[in-house]
Amino acid sequence: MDVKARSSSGPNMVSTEEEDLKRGPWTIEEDFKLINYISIHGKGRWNSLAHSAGLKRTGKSCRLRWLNYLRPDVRRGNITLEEQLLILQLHSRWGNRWSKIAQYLPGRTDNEIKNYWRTRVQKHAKQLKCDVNSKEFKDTMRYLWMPRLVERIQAATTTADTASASAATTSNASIEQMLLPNLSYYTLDNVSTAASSDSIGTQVSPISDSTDYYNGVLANYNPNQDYFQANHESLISPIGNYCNNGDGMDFGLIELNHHWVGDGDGDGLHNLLNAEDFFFLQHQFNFNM
DNA sequence: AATTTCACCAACCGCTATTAG
DNA sequence: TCTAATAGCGGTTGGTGAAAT
Repeated sequence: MDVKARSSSGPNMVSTEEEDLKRGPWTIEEDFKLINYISIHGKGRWNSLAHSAGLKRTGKSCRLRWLNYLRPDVRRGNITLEEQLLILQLHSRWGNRWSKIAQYLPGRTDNEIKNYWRTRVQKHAKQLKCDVNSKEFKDTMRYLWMPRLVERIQAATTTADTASASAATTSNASIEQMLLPNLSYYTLDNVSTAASSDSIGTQVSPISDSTDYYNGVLANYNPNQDYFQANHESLISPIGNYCNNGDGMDFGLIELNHHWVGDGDGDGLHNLLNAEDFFFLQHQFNFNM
């Protein structure tokens, strides 16, 4: 567990009529108390738990610390490509419903996803001088970033294939299980309706929509050809064809077969856009603003 | 080397929904 | 049924380390 050493001196104490409550960063001692108490007694009402565990914290603070950091199934580390894709897709469906999105990313907390969105995705919207909730930005994600993530995921899988056939089999299976229901989002049927739909609020079987996946744009994907050229007729947005002339964004102009711009750690949306793309998008948005 | 800016993320706040009495 | 307590959610803030100047 990555519990950074923190000073336990000089706590921020909040005076109340009943007791002094501590705020701010948790100390190792507090973490240990909370973990220890829950491991023995289990979870209960957080306020009474905080008191019983000897923590001068609100129940609310204890709950948050447990859920976001201490519970054993919390997954830490960089957001993977697959997780990035899921976040983009699910956010396009549900918006800022972080806890709902987090349900589909095991081990990730709503807070972590929210932070990812705000620091990575919103940053790019800002760079493009557009609102993160604007249709232009959403379409950029849907028709440019998401397909590119898929490309990278598949490229990584291909690499894994050559490196280790057996390992790749496992990798493919896990990626497909995670992405199949979500990649179906690219199909035309879903594109037009998914944005406002909340119909999948009930849990969807991870592999229930595999037909959509294989019938969709991704089924036609070939890493050796221009994705958008290959799928011009399929890439019709809810308001028009983005690959034709007109007011829409002509992603068909973008040369796709070039290197990614990024820091090479495979993390962050900036890896998905190269310099030409970025210039192009900025140009588009500046004109459309 | 010192300072400033940026990026990240843990934690808090305010609000709403749910539950218990 | 009503009310208070609690849980949960989404938005925001502040601290910290890294990178840039």
